[in-house]
Amino acid sequence: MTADILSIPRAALHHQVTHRLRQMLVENQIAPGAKLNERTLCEALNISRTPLREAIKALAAEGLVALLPNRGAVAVALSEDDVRNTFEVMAGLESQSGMLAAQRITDTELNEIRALHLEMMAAHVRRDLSTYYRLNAVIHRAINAAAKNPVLSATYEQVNARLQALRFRSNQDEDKWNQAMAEHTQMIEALQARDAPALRDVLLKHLENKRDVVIAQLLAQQTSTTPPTQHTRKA
Amino acid sequence: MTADILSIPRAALHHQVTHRLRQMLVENQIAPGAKLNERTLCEALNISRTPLREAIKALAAEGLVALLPNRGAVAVALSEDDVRNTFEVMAGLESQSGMLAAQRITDTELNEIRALHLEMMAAHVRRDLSTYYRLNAVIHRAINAAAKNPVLSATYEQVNARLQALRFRSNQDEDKWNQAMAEHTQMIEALQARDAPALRDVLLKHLENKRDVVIAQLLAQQTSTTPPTQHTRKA
DNA sequence: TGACTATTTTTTGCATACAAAATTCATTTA
DNA sequence: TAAATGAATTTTGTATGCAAAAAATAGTCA
Repeated sequence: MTADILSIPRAALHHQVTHRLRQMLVENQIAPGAKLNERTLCEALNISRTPLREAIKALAAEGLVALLPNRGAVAVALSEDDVRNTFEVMAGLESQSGMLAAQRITDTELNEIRALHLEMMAAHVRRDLSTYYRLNAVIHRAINAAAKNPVLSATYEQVNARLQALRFRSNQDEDKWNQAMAEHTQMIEALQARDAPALRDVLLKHLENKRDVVIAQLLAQQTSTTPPTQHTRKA
Repeated sequence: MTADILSIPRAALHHQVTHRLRQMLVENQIAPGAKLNERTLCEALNISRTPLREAIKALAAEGLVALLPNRGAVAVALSEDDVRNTFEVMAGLESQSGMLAAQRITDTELNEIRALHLEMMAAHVRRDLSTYYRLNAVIHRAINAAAKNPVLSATYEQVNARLQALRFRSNQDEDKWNQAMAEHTQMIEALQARDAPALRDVLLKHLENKRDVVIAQLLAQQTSTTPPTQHTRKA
């Protein structure tokens, strides 16, 4: 038998395209509400329409794009109610994830999270928002991983992705930021104590604050973009 | 302006196919692990490969099929761990849904659920398993709807669909069935009292029992299908 | 016989072709 | 001017074609 692990079979085109488009959507390179023109995207990604359309169907199932009959796809634009509803789903997933993580986290995992937490504190002190955001995401993903449930993690990521496009990288309100840091410290404490209800509660509180920030930014974005009076659109 | 709401534009082919395939998967007409042959399905559904492949990609994003590189798609076959993990996700969604439903249910909605509950009791007394299952699903969907969160309902349905294929229509264990009925009665009581934690708790208990039944059936199915020792013994 | 290899056949993945629907745009008309 | 009409164009939805990979089959040789 010859060595056969030397060629890494590059992922299928539709997978690459799905990944790339998802990235463009959550990073807001494709704005909410924007149309996904097949011709344009095909030329930009240098592929044919078949894998592109397959990717779009997958992203529609993930809730990142909406399909309009005979009119293609658009990046989903969440209303305020959509955002509130989505955060309620996140709350259910986050509390479950937190409860399980507190019960199942290993000392090694906890140590790594503590280290990341200290790094994030440094970023906070430096007012290095970019690093802060990155470490914040890494920490939340690490807590999720500690729950040892890949199905839960995947569901969490999928629902969370829909909100990512709304997370504008605007400067945080000083008080809100301090508050978030305090909550993160409480998370570490709850994890160390393996106190599942405590971790759940602080995660939920943290999520509520994040929701309020997202909604405030969403409303600010809307009023600055659309005229005050909204003329009716025909069906 | 001409009247333009007279023609109901029949859903796109790929939507129809997605719906039909999803149905075949959750109803176990396509068995877990079974290969989805494109040619066969195209002939069976009388369509070309393009909408079929788009549907398969959507179902893969929903977690109902798995894509094998250069080898097409198979209906997902959940391991025992997969089932446990999926039920943990369901627990997070169900408790959130229950909490919200208890807070938001209207008298009208509650009355309808009480009526359905009585019908289900009748099916139980008659040992009419088919009607029982149908009403059971309707009731759970109604409780979900009372939470007034379409995003939560959709997420719940999507995760639940992965488990549906495992719900074999075998005769219920008598004690388990009585137990399930008792839990349903408790749900009604909790809903009437608008007691959110109580509803959450009984829903979680109900879900645990369902999980145990599903896992027992999964293991029974596995041992009856595959020999205990894996090596071939044809002499 | 049984394991290995070469060859055919099937199946998948992507590109392209074609038809229908929607959009655009120029033109007409009040 | 503004609305309305109707081609021309674009865009989407589906079918088909083609190449590469996988699977099945046949053949070879120990």
